[in-house]
Amino acid sequence: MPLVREPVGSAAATELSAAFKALGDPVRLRLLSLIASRDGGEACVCELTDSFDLSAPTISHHLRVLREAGLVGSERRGTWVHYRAEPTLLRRLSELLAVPAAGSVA
Amino acid sequence: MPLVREPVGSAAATELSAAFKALGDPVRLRLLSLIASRDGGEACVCELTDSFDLSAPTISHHLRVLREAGLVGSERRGTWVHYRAEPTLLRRLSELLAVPAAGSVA
DNA sequence: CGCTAGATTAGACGGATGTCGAATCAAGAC
DNA sequence: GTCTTGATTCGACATCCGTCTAATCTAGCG
Repeated sequence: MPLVREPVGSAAATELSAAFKALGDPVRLRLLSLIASRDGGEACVCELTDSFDLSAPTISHHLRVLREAGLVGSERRGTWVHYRAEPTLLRRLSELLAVPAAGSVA
Repeated sequence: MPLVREPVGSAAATELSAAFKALGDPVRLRLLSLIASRDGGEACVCELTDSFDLSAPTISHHLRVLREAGLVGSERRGTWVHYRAEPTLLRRLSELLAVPAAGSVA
């Protein structure tokens, strides 16, 4: 499973690189962290916008990219929309990049 | 350190997202995996080119992106250039994406 | 030296990306 | 219904990105 164990196949690379691509923007990385680090792993969009010097449409665009990459999910509750992190994909990416300790056995 | 523990700062996000951006292409992800999964963690460029249906300059371009992101290093030995993975940055990214188990204590 | 093989650089091209303002949609208050 | 607030969608713009061919550089061989 880790990248260092065996070569990532073409299909898997396409799928996984899409997730990394979504993480490849400082605003999106901070957005994901803001969402994931909150108690309950959820955040309202209104709480996220204030952390950036960007327009609301731009934040909305970045959240959509994160959602389409499968890194977050969203749910509307009344007036506000809440985003939550998806731990499954995060763990998968984390394992992919993991580097076994120098002397670790197979 | 993990993304879910506390919000990633602006400066750290800029630095880390640059690495994820480099991983955000299927060719580069496979290249890194091909390099890292080889015995000794090294690979010659000539061995990498054959795995793709791309021109040599394109492979060279992707290797440069990986190098400038700090994910690989390169060294010329005679006629051939060898690339090796950088485990330190890989581990840092892996830890960043790690999601503690549900019942884990702080 | 010239020649060949491996690798990078330079320049060009089409397509994707990040940002914005304006318009639109959704839900509630009055 | 109208108005207000939160959030998204639309359309535009400048910039960046992946790919190619052609040219260049590096190292060895004769």
